[in-house]
Amino acid sequence: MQHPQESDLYPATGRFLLGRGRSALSDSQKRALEDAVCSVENRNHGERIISTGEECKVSTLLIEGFMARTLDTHGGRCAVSFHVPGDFVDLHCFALSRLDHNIDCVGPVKIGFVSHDALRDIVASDPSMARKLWYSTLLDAAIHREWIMKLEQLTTPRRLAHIFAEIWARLDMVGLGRSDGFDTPLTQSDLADMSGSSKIHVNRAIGKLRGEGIAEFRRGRAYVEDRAALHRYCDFDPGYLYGNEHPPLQRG
Amino acid sequence: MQHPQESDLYPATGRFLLGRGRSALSDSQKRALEDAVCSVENRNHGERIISTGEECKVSTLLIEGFMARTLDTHGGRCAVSFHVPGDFVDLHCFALSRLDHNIDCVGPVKIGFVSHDALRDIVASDPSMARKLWYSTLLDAAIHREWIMKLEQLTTPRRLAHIFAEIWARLDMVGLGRSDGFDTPLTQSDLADMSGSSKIHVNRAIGKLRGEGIAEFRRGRAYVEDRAALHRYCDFDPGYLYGNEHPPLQRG
DNA sequence: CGAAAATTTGACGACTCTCAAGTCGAGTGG
DNA sequence: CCACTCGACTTGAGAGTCGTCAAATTTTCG
Repeated sequence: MQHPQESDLYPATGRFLLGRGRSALSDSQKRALEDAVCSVENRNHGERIISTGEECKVSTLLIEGFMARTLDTHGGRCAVSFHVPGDFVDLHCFALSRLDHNIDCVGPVKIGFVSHDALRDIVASDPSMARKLWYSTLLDAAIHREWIMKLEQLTTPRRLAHIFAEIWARLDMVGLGRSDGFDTPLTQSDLADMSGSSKIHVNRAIGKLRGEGIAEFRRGRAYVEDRAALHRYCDFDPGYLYGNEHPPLQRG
Repeated sequence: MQHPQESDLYPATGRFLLGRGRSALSDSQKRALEDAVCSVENRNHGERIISTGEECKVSTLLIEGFMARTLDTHGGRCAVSFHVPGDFVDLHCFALSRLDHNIDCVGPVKIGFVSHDALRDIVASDPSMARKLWYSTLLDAAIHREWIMKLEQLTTPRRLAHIFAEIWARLDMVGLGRSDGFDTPLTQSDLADMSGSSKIHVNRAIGKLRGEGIAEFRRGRAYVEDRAALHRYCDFDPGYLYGNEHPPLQRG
């Protein structure tokens, strides 16, 4: 399930929508998108690609590594989403012009920039491609909604379990998950920013997950013995990710 | 600032994007959208317009009244967004096909349905209108992000203050705010679903807001003496709403 | 090795949940 | 008009979750 042919043919965009209907893109659409990438760059941990309020004329496709969407607050840091390879991270600003948040690197990343002029050409000449791009931004919105649910309903240990389950599922979709977990550069401090808890409480929550055999997290590596148990623990249903294998959504 | 001419000329869609760049729509675009509304209906409190997982061929524009986006959870109810007149509530499903959430009425509402076939025609013939529709769905995403921030960073009293500030600001944009507050059919129980707190805690938090002179909330009516104080109390910056008066976003 | 970052532990207080009980308001039938 | 009823709202008490201050330990990396 590694789709090596996609990454070879489309080195920058081969993971875009992978696991989520990428196969519905025609070869010419894939080619048009790949050709729209005007530069590929490497960035380091902690670098900010776009800042709140900035006008932008290019959008960023995450090729390798991880990024986070953050909001500035007078208090501390605040992460509102997390991104894996294949995500068109700030396609939002194509329609919004300026962003209401920052885009930060988590660990070293490789990113591709796509100019909005090129996107305008694609969208104007291919309404179906416009729908696909629109769709990909709405996936972010769906993930936002699930995060809201998670924050409203779950305690910190279960929030962390949910974060693990989601990242693992999303990495699986683009062929980067392990069979027994996944690898990220996330620290406990990052998890605190993502779960709305203090670093210290996150540390204890991770200990609890380990103690209960739900998940083990050490130095960015997550290990899970019983995936179904992890999902049960945090009421995780991957339907909201709109992956190929989970068409219907129903829970109760 | 009531824009009576818009509501007269476009009874169903006159509030769409009002206060957020509606003036950038041409008369023919406004007319095309208004003509795309194939039926207008009244619904009652608590009715569910769309359920999780349902395939949909029409989208819903909220003309009068209020609606909420909710997720099913095994525990209790969970609201992930709240909508005011002018919102194209489930335009998301035009690009997503099926929704990951429910759309529920809060109080009596008047809604207009727009078929996806009609939307496809509009989008295909007018790329700039496609951008505007896309834009309106991304506003929802921006609001989702702010809710995530709110849930991660604020205590229950401040979350409620933030909810009040947001609803008031959004009602102002479409000409429905009062000078000293706003009116909704929201109950304390609804606020609990929106803030991720228990009904009982919400009740106490409302009491605290009243005691501190931040806001008064009784039977769906909110009264605020000092709007700036309300905003300070919950770190509210309307920039994320992308309203006409707040182009730049910057906080710290 | 030494400095900086990440992780861990303990203690205490604040925030929030749940169970339980009681009050208030609008609408209904007598 | 009044008793009744249902939902919304209010209040009290005890327990669990979580934040903060402080300090110790481990890991990473130059």
